[in-house]
Amino acid sequence: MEEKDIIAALSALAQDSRLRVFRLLVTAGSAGLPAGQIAEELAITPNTLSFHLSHLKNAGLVVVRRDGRSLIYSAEYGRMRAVLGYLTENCCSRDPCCS
Amino acid sequence: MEEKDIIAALSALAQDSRLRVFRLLVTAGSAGLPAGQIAEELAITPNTLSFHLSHLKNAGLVVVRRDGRSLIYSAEYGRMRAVLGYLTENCCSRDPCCS
DNA sequence: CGTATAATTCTATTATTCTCGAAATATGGA
DNA sequence: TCCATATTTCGAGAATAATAGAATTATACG
Repeated sequence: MEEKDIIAALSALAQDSRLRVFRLLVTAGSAGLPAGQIAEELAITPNTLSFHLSHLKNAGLVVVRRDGRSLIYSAEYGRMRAVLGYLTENCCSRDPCCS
Repeated sequence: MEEKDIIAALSALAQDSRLRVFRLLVTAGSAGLPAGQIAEELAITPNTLSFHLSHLKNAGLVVVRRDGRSLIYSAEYGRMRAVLGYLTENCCSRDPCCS
């Protein structure tokens, strides 16, 4: 995982709406949620949500599959773990810390 | 740690110069580094660096102390750990993951 | 095929962030 | 006190991000 991927993931999560979307998807588990339901639960207009989802998708933090007319988004836990791994390794000291 | 603090920390780190500054400070340990030396090592103009350092400071990720004419910045590991803790707890599934 | 539903892409507007030159503040030493 | 050093704050310009209305694509079903 390169630094630019880390920055992409961090900026994807460093925004109120997107962090809430991601947290919601985390609670939804691997079943995921259709875009419309995310929009409704979080009171975000569909086009704005779509903008945020594409950010999360580009950062590799969510994946999407189609089910009929719905697009189901779900959290990509592996990616998130990789980001946390990077931060733990590179941003958390060789002093007495973080283990 | 509240969500707005997490967002502050994430956006502080979600920027190339600031991530490099923070990583440099992490390697410097508790001794820290004076602003001028950070600017020199990373080839960032002093005023721009100051802008970035204040971001990191507002996010609680670095602290500063004065030593003569120099201001010594150092990484706040505890804060970083708290951020990682939050992300692990809230953004990392109750599925088989992240442990 | 025609219509309805689900979501995205397009376009424009506003807001925020980044960068850097210039000016200001704080400290130390002659 | 006067000057040099270290760093920050101010002010302005350029770049990037967020929001939402309108138009478009994709699927389902009568």
